[in-house]
Amino acid sequence: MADKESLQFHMNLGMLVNSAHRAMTKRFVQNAHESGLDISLDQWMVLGPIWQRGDASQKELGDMCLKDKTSVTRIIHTLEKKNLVVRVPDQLDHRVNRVILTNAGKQLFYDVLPVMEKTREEVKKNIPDEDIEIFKNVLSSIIHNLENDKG
Amino acid sequence: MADKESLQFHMNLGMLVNSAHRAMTKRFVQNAHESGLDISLDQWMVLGPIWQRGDASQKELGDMCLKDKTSVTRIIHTLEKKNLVVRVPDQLDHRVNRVILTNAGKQLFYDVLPVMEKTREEVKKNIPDEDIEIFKNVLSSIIHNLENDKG
DNA sequence: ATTTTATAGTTGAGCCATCAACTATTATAG
DNA sequence: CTATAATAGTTGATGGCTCAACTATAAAAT
Repeated sequence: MADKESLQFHMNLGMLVNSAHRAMTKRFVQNAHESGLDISLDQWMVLGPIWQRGDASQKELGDMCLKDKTSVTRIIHTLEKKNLVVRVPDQLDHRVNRVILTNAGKQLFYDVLPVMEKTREEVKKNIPDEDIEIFKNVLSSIIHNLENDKG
Repeated sequence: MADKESLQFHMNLGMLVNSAHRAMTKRFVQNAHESGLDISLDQWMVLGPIWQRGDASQKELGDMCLKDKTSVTRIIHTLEKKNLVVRVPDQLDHRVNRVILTNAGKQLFYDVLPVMEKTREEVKKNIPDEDIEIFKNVLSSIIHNLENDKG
């Protein structure tokens, strides 16, 4: 009864978010691949802030990408294996690594920009801007509602 | 310029979906854990349709949960290891497995229902119903926009 | 100055997603 | 009836997320 309804609801909301998330990720990677670029969405999400800042600590990257430090460690590791990024120990605080883009990393960043743009348009197609705004607000609210993860 | 804006946008939209999804998943598992229940959100998502139908093939489960068949294979495998589920070969079509709940699986299902309800309320807190509706519509549109995955 | 606490990052284990390649079975085309 | 194609499910590789436990360094407390 109430059980079945709430089941339906949760399947809906959770599944919808889950499914949209996977579809977006998949499409981005596919589009990148069609352009001959080999990069995951998560790798891209990390690359952006490094490019914006010139360099960033892994902690800062985690904050900006809303990612766990363990995830950042491993993504940076992958990016480093691909020679897109280098870790440089911070001179002042020996606990932190500054992560900077290699030339290949910068090049990839610029190559991926149009892929991202294309994906963005595919995602937003036929959705009114006001709805996108509300959509983003709801997402922010959900994140805010669940924010005491660290507690 | 335009680059920076579109970067911002994509970081926003992609990251928001990504982040909300992870937060919801995490909260569900935490709530389950607090109730002494050991189950992941994906395992739960698969359990639901089996319960609803009495039994289901892995193909059907994949369709209902919007999951890849490989994911279903492995989730069922995990559920079977936990003795929550059993695979029974279909008598008519020897390609398919019918998956059914064990008594422990049924029990867990009922135990998890209130956890799901609690999580649902935490997620939706302070978000107007109309916004949730729009939110769900936008998610559906995005999924629809990207639907030619199989193509 | 020494103990305690906080912070940055790493590692291992368990779970899930995607891709590609594979087996076994059923359906369809000729 | 046989060759071909479609379907259900599995497996291995690679990438990412979470938790918990760990190292190393810096900051605060006494």
